[in-house]
Amino acid sequence: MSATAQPEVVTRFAPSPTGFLHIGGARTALFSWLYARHHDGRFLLRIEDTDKARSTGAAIEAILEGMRWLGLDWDGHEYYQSQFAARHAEVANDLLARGHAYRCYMTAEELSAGRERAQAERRPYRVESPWRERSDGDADRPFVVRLKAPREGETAIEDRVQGRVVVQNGELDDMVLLRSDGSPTYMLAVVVDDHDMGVTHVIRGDDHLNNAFRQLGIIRAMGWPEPVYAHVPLIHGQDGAKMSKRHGATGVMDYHELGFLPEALSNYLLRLGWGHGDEEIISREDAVRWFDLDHVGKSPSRFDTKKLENLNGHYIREADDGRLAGLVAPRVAPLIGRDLSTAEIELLVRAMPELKPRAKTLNELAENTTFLYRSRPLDFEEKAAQLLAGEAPRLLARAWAALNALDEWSALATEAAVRSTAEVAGVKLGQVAQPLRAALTGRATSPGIFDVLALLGREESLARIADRMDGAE
RNA sequence: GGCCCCAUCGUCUAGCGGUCUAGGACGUCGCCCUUUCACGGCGAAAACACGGGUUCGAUUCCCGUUGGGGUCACCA
Repeated sequence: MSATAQPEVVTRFAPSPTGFLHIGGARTALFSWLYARHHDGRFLLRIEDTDKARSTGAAIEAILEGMRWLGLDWDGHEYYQSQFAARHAEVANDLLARGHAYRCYMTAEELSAGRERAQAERRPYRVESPWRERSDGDADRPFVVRLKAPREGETAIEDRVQGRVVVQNGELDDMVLLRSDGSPTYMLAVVVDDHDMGVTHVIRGDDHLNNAFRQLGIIRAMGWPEPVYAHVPLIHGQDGAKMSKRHGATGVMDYHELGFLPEALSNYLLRLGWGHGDEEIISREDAVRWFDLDHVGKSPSRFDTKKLENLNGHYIREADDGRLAGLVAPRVAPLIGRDLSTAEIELLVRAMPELKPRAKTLNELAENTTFLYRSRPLDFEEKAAQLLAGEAPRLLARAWAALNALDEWSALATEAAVRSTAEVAGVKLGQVAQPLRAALTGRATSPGIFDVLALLGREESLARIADRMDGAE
């Protein structure tokens, strides 16, 4: 270790396993990850499972899956908060012993009565326990351990994102540290774990800013070093309210399901609330190189699916054809009612250069490939059927004849044949090409028609055309 | 409601007292390319919430108003 070494940066992501990895959580995880990587520090993952009733193993798996999908690797093993209960109690008892906490014997009824009274008198509610100054409680009765928070003065936080934030201590109440069953609350657990894990920078959602003041109470009472705080603004839905279920897809894996690439979501999330000049397309490498807390915006930002789609389209175009085929094949299967064979996947790879510029999601891409795998007779969408009416069958017959006479079957060769067919028939290329597209794909839109011809191959192409041409001629 | 936070085009943002007739991106609308749809290229419309200060000078600093958001558990 060199003499000039800065203290190591340690960040963490601490989700509670009560559901999937939320899009907002994913972004704070991304920021924490980026900050640690930028500073050659460590990024830790801690599962906050102190609420045994709501935590599930499935949720833990879902969160880890989301993290892995986004490429947010954590250092070391993941920590489970519930395993540190004894340590949490130890800290609470230490606080108790040193007079920074007290046993509170207030009943649930007393608590709610106080709350209702405050409500009726229209004044802010704050727990005021008579036990704060008493120590003559009956140890046989249930009690909780509360922090004896300072009443005078104020507490300030120098937040790396929000700036200096000050709260009057009188606003803070004596929060519960240990529940009546002896289990630790979140407030106690986070602080103890962050300290024990050596976390130097607490980067989390803005909704925790108020908690930070309470947590500082514990930190100071214990005489521990205060972490650097960075409370990043929340992500809002289109209506400007905190993103939630009713905004539709809010889970990271929902976006996987919808056909988004992880690098697209990641790039999008990075740009939401953070910017680096005019840069829009940012690689992971550049993100690590450029990321800093100073440029994190202070206001919440709205989630814009259109921009995400645009980014996704970009990354799809950039993606390797083989990789895309691997991702798309499973999405094609349900559309055609069977799995793709090895040969068909190879065809998908070959078709990819023509297919990928035309899709914004993998699902759209899958949808656009089905013409390659459908069996005759094709079914035709409305617009395609229209293209096959009128003169089309007659023109198709002429095109068929020209194509059938070809020695070589390539995009170049078929193009020459179709062009001359149109010329000889005295019509514009489109008048032949459009019916051809409809006959070959069943759709009114598709990749370039000569590429379609080449991809489908001579036999299948001629057969599909024959199905729709005027046999009399 | 108390407390806390926020405020540049419809959206994401650049801007960190003069370089701003405010830049980029998405979206929207034109045009070009073109057998369709995309991709790509070119162009257009589009913002400093309002009112006071401070200053020679405010988008940038301060205060207020308005608007928006967050938070007020023996949940995390």
